Amino acid sequence: MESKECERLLLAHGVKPTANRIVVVKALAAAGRPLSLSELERDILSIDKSGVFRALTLFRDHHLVHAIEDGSGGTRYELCHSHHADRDDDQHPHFFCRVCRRTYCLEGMPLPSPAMPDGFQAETASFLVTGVCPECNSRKNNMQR
Amino acid sequence: MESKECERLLLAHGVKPTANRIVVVKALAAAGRPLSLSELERDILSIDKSGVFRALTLFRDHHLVHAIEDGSGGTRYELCHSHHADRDDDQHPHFFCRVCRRTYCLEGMPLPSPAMPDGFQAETASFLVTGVCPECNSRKNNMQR
DNA sequence: ACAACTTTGCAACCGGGTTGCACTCAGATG
DNA sequence: CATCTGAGTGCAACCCGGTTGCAAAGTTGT
Repeated sequence: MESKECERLLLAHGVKPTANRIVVVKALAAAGRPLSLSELERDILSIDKSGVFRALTLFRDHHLVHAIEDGSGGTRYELCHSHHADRDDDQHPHFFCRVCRRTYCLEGMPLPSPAMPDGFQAETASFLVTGVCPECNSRKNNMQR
Repeated sequence: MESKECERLLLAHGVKPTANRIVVVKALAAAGRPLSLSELERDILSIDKSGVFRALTLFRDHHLVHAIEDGSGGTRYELCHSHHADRDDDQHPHFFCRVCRRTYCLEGMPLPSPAMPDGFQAETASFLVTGVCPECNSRKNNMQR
Protein backbone atom coordinates (compact mmCIF):
# COMPACT_ATOMS: atom_id res chain seq x y z
CA MET A 1 0.00 0.00 0.00
CA GLU A 2 1.13 3.50 -0.89
CA SER A 3 2.09 5.88 1.89
CA LYS A 4 -0.60 8.27 0.65
CA GLU A 5 -3.13 5.50 0.82
CA CYS A 6 -2.12 4.61 4.37
CA GLU A 7 -2.45 8.23 5.30
CA ARG A 8 -5.95 8.36 3.92
CA LEU A 9 -6.84 5.18 5.81
CA LEU A 10 -5.60 6.69 9.06
CA LEU A 11 -7.55 9.89 8.50
CA ALA A 12 -10.67 7.93 7.66
CA HIS A 13 -10.46 6.42 11.13
CA GLY A 14 -9.77 9.69 12.85
CA VAL A 15 -6.09 9.03 13.56
CA LYS A 16 -3.50 11.70 12.91
CA PRO A 17 -1.15 10.22 10.30
CA THR A 18 2.32 10.57 11.80
CA ALA A 19 5.37 9.10 10.11
CA ASN A 20 5.55 6.18 12.55
CA ARG A 21 1.89 5.30 12.21
CA ILE A 22 2.13 5.23 8.46
CA VAL A 23 5.04 2.83 8.70
CA VAL A 24 3.08 0.51 10.98
CA VAL A 25 0.02 0.52 8.76
CA LYS A 26 2.18 -0.13 5.74
CA ALA A 27 3.85 -3.09 7.44
CA LEU A 28 0.49 -4.59 8.34
CA ALA A 29 -0.83 -4.08 4.84
CA ALA A 30 2.30 -5.56 3.29
CA ALA A 31 2.08 -8.71 5.39
CA GLY A 32 -1.54 -9.33 4.46
CA ARG A 33 -1.93 -11.54 7.50
CA PRO A 34 -2.16 -10.94 11.25
CA LEU A 35 1.23 -10.12 12.77
CA SER A 36 2.41 -10.36 16.34
CA LEU A 37 4.02 -7.44 18.11
CA SER A 38 7.39 -9.14 17.89
CA GLU A 39 7.00 -9.80 14.18
CA LEU A 40 6.30 -6.11 13.70
CA GLU A 41 9.31 -5.23 15.82
CA ARG A 42 11.41 -7.39 13.56
CA ASP A 43 9.99 -5.88 10.37
CA ILE A 44 10.16 -2.27 11.51
CA LEU A 45 13.59 -1.61 12.91
CA SER A 46 13.19 2.14 12.80
CA ILE A 47 10.58 2.27 15.55
CA ASP A 48 10.86 1.27 19.16
CA LYS A 49 8.76 -1.57 20.54
CA SER A 50 6.71 0.85 22.64
CA GLY A 51 6.07 3.01 19.59
CA VAL A 52 4.68 0.08 17.63
CA PHE A 53 2.65 -0.95 20.65
CA ARG A 54 1.18 2.50 21.11
CA ALA A 55 0.31 2.73 17.44
CA LEU A 56 -1.45 -0.63 17.62
CA THR A 57 -3.50 0.22 20.70
CA LEU A 58 -4.46 3.52 19.15
CA PHE A 59 -5.47 1.76 15.95
CA ARG A 60 -7.47 -0.75 17.90
CA ASP A 61 -9.36 1.98 19.71
CA HIS A 62 -10.20 3.50 16.36
CA HIS A 63 -11.25 0.19 14.80
CA LEU A 64 -8.45 0.31 12.30
CA VAL A 65 -6.98 -3.01 13.39
CA HIS A 66 -8.30 -5.79 15.51
CA ALA A 67 -6.41 -8.04 17.84
CA ILE A 68 -6.84 -11.78 17.81
CA GLU A 69 -5.36 -14.58 19.88
CA ASP A 70 -3.32 -16.96 17.82
CA GLY A 71 -4.02 -20.13 19.74
CA SER A 72 -0.65 -20.34 21.42
CA GLY A 73 -0.89 -17.56 23.95
CA GLY A 74 0.16 -14.75 21.65
CA THR A 75 -1.75 -11.84 20.18
CA ARG A 76 -1.79 -10.79 16.55
CA TYR A 77 -2.93 -7.65 14.86
CA GLU A 78 -4.51 -7.30 11.46
CA LEU A 79 -5.94 -4.44 9.46
CA CYS A 80 -9.73 -4.24 9.55
CA HIS A 81 -11.16 -4.46 6.10
CA SER A 82 -14.34 -2.90 7.32
CA HIS A 83 -15.45 0.22 5.52
CA HIS A 84 -17.27 1.47 8.57
CA ALA A 85 -14.85 3.37 10.72
CA ASP A 86 -16.80 2.79 13.90
CA ARG A 87 -17.57 -0.88 13.85
CA ASP A 88 -15.93 -4.26 13.35
CA ASP A 89 -18.06 -5.80 10.66
CA ASP A 90 -15.44 -7.91 8.97
CA GLN A 91 -15.09 -10.63 11.56
CA HIS A 92 -13.89 -13.85 10.00
CA PRO A 93 -12.36 -17.12 11.15
CA HIS A 94 -8.59 -17.55 11.37
CA PHE A 95 -6.24 -20.42 10.80
CA PHE A 96 -3.10 -20.95 12.85
CA CYS A 97 -0.43 -23.21 11.41
CA ARG A 98 1.24 -25.07 14.24
CA VAL A 99 4.32 -25.73 12.08
CA CYS A 100 5.30 -22.27 10.82
CA ARG A 101 3.26 -20.50 13.50
CA ARG A 102 1.69 -18.11 11.04
CA THR A 103 -1.90 -16.97 11.18
CA TYR A 104 -4.12 -16.81 8.12
CA CYS A 105 -7.44 -15.09 7.56
CA LEU A 106 -10.20 -17.29 6.22
CA GLU A 107 -11.94 -14.40 4.56
CA GLY A 108 -14.41 -16.33 2.53
CA MET A 109 -15.83 -18.20 5.45
CA PRO A 110 -18.60 -16.67 7.53
CA LEU A 111 -18.22 -16.58 11.30
CA PRO A 112 -20.80 -18.97 12.73
CA SER A 113 -23.25 -17.30 15.10
CA PRO A 114 -25.20 -19.96 16.97
CA ALA A 115 -28.00 -19.09 19.37
CA MET A 116 -26.87 -18.33 22.92
CA PRO A 117 -28.32 -19.97 26.01
CA ASP A 118 -30.70 -17.81 28.03
CA GLY A 119 -29.16 -14.72 29.55
CA PHE A 120 -25.85 -14.84 27.71
CA GLN A 121 -25.52 -11.64 25.75
CA ALA A 122 -23.06 -12.17 22.91
CA GLU A 123 -21.06 -9.23 21.60
CA THR A 124 -18.15 -10.59 19.61
CA ALA A 125 -16.94 -14.03 18.68
CA SER A 126 -13.71 -15.57 17.54
CA PHE A 127 -13.25 -18.77 15.64
CA LEU A 128 -9.78 -20.19 15.32
CA VAL A 129 -8.84 -23.38 13.50
CA THR A 130 -5.44 -24.89 14.20
CA GLY A 131 -3.64 -27.31 11.92
CA VAL A 132 -1.13 -27.30 9.10
CA CYS A 133 -1.16 -24.73 6.31
CA PRO A 134 -0.87 -25.62 2.60
CA GLU A 135 2.76 -24.53 2.44
CA CYS A 136 3.89 -26.63 5.41
CA ASN A 137 1.75 -29.49 4.23
CA SER A 138 3.47 -29.68 0.87
CA ARG A 139 6.87 -29.24 2.48
CA LYS A 140 6.09 -32.17 4.73
CA ASN A 141 4.98 -34.28 1.77
CA ASN A 142 8.17 -33.45 -0.09
CA MET A 143 10.28 -34.61 2.83
CA GLN A 144 8.48 -37.94 2.92
CA ARG A 145 9.30 -38.68 -0.67
CA MET B 1 -15.52 -34.64 43.51
CA GLU B 2 -14.28 -37.20 46.01
CA SER B 3 -10.54 -37.67 46.41
CA LYS B 4 -10.99 -41.30 45.50
CA GLU B 5 -12.83 -40.32 42.37
CA CYS B 6 -10.07 -37.90 41.38
CA GLU B 7 -7.55 -40.63 41.92
CA ARG B 8 -9.45 -42.94 39.62
CA LEU B 9 -9.67 -40.21 37.01
CA LEU B 10 -5.92 -39.68 37.14
CA LEU B 11 -5.23 -43.39 36.83
CA ALA B 12 -7.64 -43.66 33.93
CA HIS B 13 -5.46 -41.16 32.09
CA GLY B 14 -2.20 -42.85 33.01
CA VAL B 15 -1.09 -40.26 35.56
CA LYS B 16 0.31 -41.31 38.90
CA PRO B 17 -2.05 -39.86 41.50
CA THR B 18 0.17 -37.91 43.88
CA ALA B 19 -1.28 -35.77 46.66
CA ASN B 20 -0.69 -32.53 44.76
CA ARG B 21 -2.24 -33.76 41.57
CA ILE B 22 -5.37 -34.88 43.36
CA VAL B 23 -5.71 -31.43 44.88
CA VAL B 24 -5.41 -29.77 41.48
CA VAL B 25 -7.97 -32.06 39.89
CA LYS B 26 -10.33 -31.50 42.78
CA ALA B 27 -10.01 -27.73 42.44
CA LEU B 28 -10.77 -27.90 38.73
CA ALA B 29 -13.73 -30.16 39.32
CA ALA B 30 -15.07 -27.96 42.11
CA ALA B 31 -14.94 -24.84 39.93
CA GLY B 32 -16.85 -26.46 37.10
CA ARG B 33 -15.51 -23.87 34.71
CA PRO B 34 -12.14 -23.16 33.12
CA LEU B 35 -9.69 -21.60 35.57
CA SER B 36 -6.55 -19.60 34.94
CA LEU B 37 -3.25 -20.52 36.52
CA SER B 38 -3.52 -17.56 38.86
CA GLU B 39 -7.05 -18.50 39.90
CA LEU B 40 -5.76 -21.95 40.76
CA GLU B 41 -2.86 -20.43 42.67
CA ARG B 42 -5.36 -18.44 44.67
CA ASP B 43 -7.57 -21.46 45.37
CA ILE B 44 -4.76 -23.84 46.23
CA LEU B 45 -2.48 -22.17 48.73
CA SER B 46 -0.79 -25.39 49.71
CA ILE B 47 0.99 -25.87 46.39
CA ASP B 48 3.56 -23.69 44.72
CA LYS B 49 2.81 -22.02 41.40
CA SER B 50 5.30 -24.24 39.61
CA GLY B 51 3.71 -27.32 41.12
CA VAL B 52 0.29 -26.36 39.83
CA PHE B 53 1.81 -25.53 36.48
CA ARG B 54 3.59 -28.86 36.21
CA ALA B 55 0.45 -30.73 37.14
CA LEU B 56 -1.49 -28.84 34.47
CA THR B 57 1.04 -29.49 31.73
CA LEU B 58 1.19 -33.14 32.68
CA PHE B 59 -2.60 -33.32 32.63
CA ARG B 60 -2.69 -31.66 29.27
CA ASP B 61 -0.23 -34.16 27.84
CA HIS B 62 -2.46 -36.93 29.08
CA HIS B 63 -5.67 -35.34 27.76
CA LEU B 64 -7.06 -34.90 31.22
CA VAL B 65 -7.46 -31.14 30.86
CA HIS B 66 -7.38 -28.88 27.89
CA ALA B 67 -6.14 -25.34 27.72
CA ILE B 68 -8.13 -22.58 26.10
CA GLU B 69 -7.45 -18.90 25.51
CA ASP B 70 -9.93 -16.68 27.25
CA GLY B 71 -10.03 -13.86 24.74
CA SER B 72 -8.00 -11.44 26.81
CA GLY B 73 -4.54 -12.89 26.48
CA GLY B 74 -4.81 -15.41 29.29
CA THR B 75 -5.03 -19.18 29.30
CA ARG B 76 -7.54 -21.29 31.20
CA TYR B 77 -7.64 -24.94 32.03
CA GLU B 78 -10.67 -27.16 32.28
CA LEU B 79 -11.21 -30.84 32.93
CA CYS B 80 -11.90 -32.84 29.81
CA HIS B 81 -15.23 -34.56 30.00
CA SER B 82 -14.14 -36.99 27.39
CA HIS B 83 -14.36 -40.65 28.25
CA HIS B 84 -11.59 -41.51 25.86
CA ALA B 85 -8.29 -41.09 27.62
CA ASP B 86 -6.37 -40.53 24.43
CA ARG B 87 -8.39 -37.98 22.54
CA ASP B 88 -10.10 -34.63 22.98
CA ASP B 89 -13.60 -35.39 21.83
CA ASP B 90 -15.50 -32.98 24.02
CA GLN B 91 -14.61 -29.76 22.25
CA HIS B 92 -17.28 -27.14 22.81
CA PRO B 93 -17.60 -23.38 22.48
CA HIS B 94 -16.79 -21.07 25.40
CA PHE B 95 -18.19 -17.81 26.62
CA PHE B 96 -16.04 -15.12 28.21
CA CYS B 97 -17.79 -12.48 30.28
CA ARG B 98 -15.99 -9.19 29.84
CA VAL B 99 -17.45 -7.89 33.11
CA CYS B 100 -16.57 -10.58 35.65
CA ARG B 101 -13.87 -12.07 33.43
CA ARG B 102 -15.07 -15.61 33.98
CA THR B 103 -15.18 -18.25 31.29
CA TYR B 104 -18.15 -20.55 30.79
CA CYS B 105 -18.49 -23.77 28.83
CA LEU B 106 -21.33 -23.85 26.34
CA GLU B 107 -21.66 -27.60 26.57
CA GLY B 108 -24.89 -28.00 24.70
CA MET B 109 -23.67 -26.20 21.63
CA PRO B 110 -21.77 -28.10 18.94
CA LEU B 111 -18.48 -26.69 17.70
CA PRO B 112 -19.04 -25.58 14.12
CA SER B 113 -16.76 -27.30 11.64
CA PRO B 114 -16.93 -25.53 8.29
CA ALA B 115 -15.12 -26.81 5.22
CA MET B 116 -11.51 -25.64 4.93
CA PRO B 117 -10.05 -24.00 1.83
CA ASP B 118 -7.79 -26.21 -0.27
CA GLY B 119 -4.64 -27.36 1.45
CA PHE B 120 -5.52 -26.25 4.95
CA GLN B 121 -5.49 -29.29 7.16
CA ALA B 122 -7.61 -28.63 10.25
CA GLU B 123 -6.78 -30.42 13.48
CA THR B 124 -8.50 -28.57 16.29
CA ALA B 125 -10.74 -25.55 16.51
CA SER B 126 -11.75 -23.08 19.17
CA PHE B 127 -14.84 -20.97 19.25
CA LEU B 128 -15.07 -18.22 21.82
CA VAL B 129 -17.98 -15.84 22.28
CA THR B 130 -17.40 -12.70 24.33
CA GLY B 131 -20.12 -10.66 25.97
CA VAL B 132 -21.94 -10.38 29.27
CA CYS B 133 -23.00 -13.41 31.31
CA PRO B 134 -26.49 -13.85 32.82
CA GLU B 135 -25.27 -12.95 36.30
CA CYS B 136 -23.60 -9.70 35.26
CA ASN B 137 -26.50 -8.90 33.00
CA SER B 138 -29.05 -9.04 35.81
CA ARG B 139 -26.72 -7.13 38.11
CA LYS B 140 -26.50 -4.41 35.51
CA ASN B 141 -30.28 -4.32 35.11
CA ASN B 142 -30.72 -4.02 38.86
CA MET B 143 -28.39 -1.05 38.99
CA GLN B 144 -30.36 0.71 36.28
CA ARG B 145 -33.58 0.52 38.27
C1' DA C 1 18.53 -49.97 54.84
C1' DC C 2 20.16 -48.56 50.38
C1' DA C 3 20.22 -46.98 45.70
C1' DA C 4 17.61 -45.10 41.86
C1' DC C 5 14.06 -42.56 40.34
C1' DT C 6 10.13 -39.22 40.84
C1' DT C 7 8.01 -35.29 42.70
C1' DT C 8 8.21 -30.91 44.84
C1' DG C 9 9.40 -26.03 46.50
C1' DC C 10 12.09 -22.29 45.77
C1' DA C 11 14.17 -18.89 43.29
C1' DA C 12 15.43 -17.26 39.23
C1' DC C 13 14.46 -16.46 34.60
C1' DC C 14 12.01 -15.26 30.14
C1' DG C 15 9.38 -12.70 26.86
C1' DG C 16 5.24 -10.20 25.67
C1' DG C 17 3.05 -6.45 27.01
C1' DT C 18 2.84 -1.84 29.42
C1' DT C 19 4.14 2.54 31.60
C1' DG C 20 6.80 6.80 33.43
C1' DC C 21 9.56 10.19 32.01
C1' DA C 22 12.17 13.26 29.56
C1' DC C 23 13.17 14.83 24.98
C1' DT C 24 11.59 16.20 20.35
C1' DC C 25 8.71 18.11 17.12
C1' DA C 26 4.73 20.23 14.69
C1' DG C 27 1.40 23.49 14.83
C1' DA C 28 -0.82 27.61 17.16
C1' DT C 29 -0.15 32.15 18.85
C1' DG C 30 1.57 36.75 19.51
C1' DC D 1 10.18 34.97 13.53
C1' DA D 2 10.37 33.62 18.55
C1' DT D 3 7.86 31.26 21.64
C1' DC D 4 4.64 28.41 23.77
C1' DT D 5 2.06 24.16 24.12
C1' DG D 6 0.47 19.70 23.52
C1' DA D 7 1.12 15.51 20.97
C1' DG D 8 4.36 11.99 19.68
C1' DT D 9 8.42 9.35 20.57
C1' DG D 10 12.57 6.60 22.43
C1' DC D 11 14.45 4.67 26.25
C1' DA D 12 14.59 2.15 30.26
C1' DA D 13 12.26 0.13 33.63
C1' DC D 14 8.60 -2.52 35.11
C1' DC D 15 4.79 -6.12 35.53
C1' DC D 16 3.05 -10.59 35.21
C1' DG D 17 1.96 -15.15 33.35
C1' DG D 18 4.43 -18.77 32.22
C1' DT D 19 8.67 -21.73 32.52
C1' DT D 20 13.01 -23.90 34.13
C1' DG D 21 17.33 -25.42 37.00
C1' DC D 22 18.41 -27.22 41.00
C1' DA D 23 18.64 -29.28 45.32
C1' DA D 24 15.74 -31.24 49.00
C1' DA D 25 12.16 -34.51 50.04
C1' DG D 26 9.57 -38.40 49.08
C1' DT D 27 8.70 -43.02 46.70
C1' DT D 28 9.70 -47.47 45.01
C1' DG D 29 12.12 -51.66 44.25
C1' DT D 30 15.68 -54.81 46.06
